[in-house]
Amino acid sequence: MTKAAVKLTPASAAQKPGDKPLPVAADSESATDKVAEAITQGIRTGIFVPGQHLLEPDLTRRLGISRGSLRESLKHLAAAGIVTLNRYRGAYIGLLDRTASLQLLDTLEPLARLAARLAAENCTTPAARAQIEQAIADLDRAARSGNRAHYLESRRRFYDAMIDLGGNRELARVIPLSRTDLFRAQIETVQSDTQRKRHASGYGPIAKAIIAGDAKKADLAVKKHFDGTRKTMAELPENIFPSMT
Amino acid sequence: MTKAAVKLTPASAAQKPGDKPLPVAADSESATDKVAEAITQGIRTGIFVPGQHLLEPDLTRRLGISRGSLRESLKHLAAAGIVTLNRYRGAYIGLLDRTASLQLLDTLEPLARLAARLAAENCTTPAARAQIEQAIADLDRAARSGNRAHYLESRRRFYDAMIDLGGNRELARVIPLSRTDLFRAQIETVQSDTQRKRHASGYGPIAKAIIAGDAKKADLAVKKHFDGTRKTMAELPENIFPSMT
DNA sequence: TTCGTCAATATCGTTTGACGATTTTATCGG
DNA sequence: CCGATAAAATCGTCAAACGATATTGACGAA
Repeated sequence: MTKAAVKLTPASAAQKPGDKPLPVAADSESATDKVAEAITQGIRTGIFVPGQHLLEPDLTRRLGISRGSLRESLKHLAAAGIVTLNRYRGAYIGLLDRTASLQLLDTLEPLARLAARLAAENCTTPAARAQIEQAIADLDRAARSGNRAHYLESRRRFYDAMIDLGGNRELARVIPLSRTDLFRAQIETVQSDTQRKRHASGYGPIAKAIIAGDAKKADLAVKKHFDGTRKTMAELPENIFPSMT
Repeated sequence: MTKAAVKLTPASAAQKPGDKPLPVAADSESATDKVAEAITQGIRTGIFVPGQHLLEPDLTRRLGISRGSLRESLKHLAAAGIVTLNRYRGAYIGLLDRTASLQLLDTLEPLARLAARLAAENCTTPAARAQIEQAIADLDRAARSGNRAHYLESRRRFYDAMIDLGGNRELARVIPLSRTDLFRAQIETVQSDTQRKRHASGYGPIAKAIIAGDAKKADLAVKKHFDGTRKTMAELPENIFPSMT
C-alpha cells in the first residue's frame, strides 16, 4: 500500500502557514457549488494533481466555508468520479491507470459519437452553426496559446456546445459524469507536443461535419478522434501511470 | 448490530402519526449510504413516487440520522440524477416526461450494447456462464412472481452481472448514473401486462447470446430490447406523463 | 365571490461546536 | 534497524442555532 508516486507538488501546495485561499468565481451561488467549481478548476490549472489527498481542515480554511458544506460537496464530486472517498482516510483526487483510461475511452466513445450525430442533425440554423464555429475557433486559439488550463476549458466548452446543440438532456447529464476531465488533465502533463497537436487537430473535422449537418461524417470524425487518443495512450510509457499497489 | 444504537432518537423527535420508519438493510455501513439505500429501494417498492417532495425533517426522523448526513446523501443522489434539488425548495424524486424518457433510452442504449458485447467476449469460463444463467433465472422468476420491487431488483442485478462480467469499471460506474431505475419505476406503474411481458422477454435473448459468447448477437439483442421499450413508450397515452404546468 | 397584499409559518442553506471511531505519525525499547 | 505503544491528526456523525427564501393562510378591496 505504498503511496502512489504523486510527489509532484503543484506550484503552491504548501498549506501549513501558506494557507492561500483558492481562487473561485465571485458569482458562486451556493457554498457547495463553490467547492465543486474550485476543485474542477484546480484540476485544470494543476493546483490539484490526480491522486492528491484532500484534507478537510485545509480545504475549509482555503475556501472559507464550513465543514458541513464541504462534505456535501465532496459527496457530489465523488458521485461524479472526480474524487474518491475512503472511509476515515479522506478524499483523493481521482487517478486513472492505463487500464482505467482505456476503459474510459471505450465508455465515452459511443456517447461522444451519439452527441456528434445529434448535433449534426440539429445544426440547421445559422445561430447553431455560429455557436459551433465559435467554440472550435476558441479551442483552436487555446491550443495554440499553450495555456493548459485555457485549452482544457475550451475543449470542455466545445463538448458542451456540441451536446447542447444535440438537445439530449440525459446525454448532457451523463457525459460530464464520465471522468474525461480527469483523464485529460492527467494526459496533458505527460504527452509530447506532436501528441498534443494530434489531439487538438481531431476536433476540426468533428466541427466541420457538424456544421455541414452530416451526422454520419460527424460520427466517424469522433471515432477517428478516439482512435488517435488510443494511439497516443499506446505510445506513452508505463511509468507515467500510478503503481496502484 | 448497531440497530439499537441508531434507535436512540430522543424524546423530542417524536414521530408524527403515520410516520413510519423506513426499512433499511441492517448491514448499512455509513449513515449516508443508508439514506441512498432507503431511497432507491423505496422507489422500487413504490414507497416513494417520482416527483414526490422529500422533506428533510421527515426523512431525518424516519431514517434516524442527522440532518448533515442526510444532506450529504441527497447531494450524492442528486449527482446520480435520482433526486433533483431546488434551492430553498428541497429535494424531489426525479420525474421523467416522455421526451426525457426517450432521450434516456437513446443515451443508455449504446452503453448497454457495449456492456453486452464486453460480457459476451468475456464469457469464457463456466463460472461466468453460471453467473449469467443464475441472473436470468432470477429475473425470469421475479417477472412471473408479479412482485414489482422484486422484479426491478432482479433486473438491476442482471445488468450488474452483465457489466461485472464485461470488466469495464468505468462502464460500471456510469451506467448506474443514468436514470434507468427511475424510468423503470415510472413505466412499471402504467404499462399493461402484455407490455410488461414483452419487456421481460427481451432479456432472455441477451443472456443467451452472452452465454454463447456471441458479442454481435448480444449487441443486436440489446438493440431489439430497446426498440421494444420504445414501442411500449409510443403506446402509452400522454396523460401518464407529468403535466409540467 | 375572486383577487391581490402582507404577515406567519415551514423549510432550506450554512455555520459552529462537540464527541467517538479510525487512521496516521511519532516515540521508545529491543 | 525493527516492532510495539502512545500521541496526534483526521474522519463520521450528531446537535443546536441563525438568516434567507419559499409556501401558506388571513385579510381587505374590487
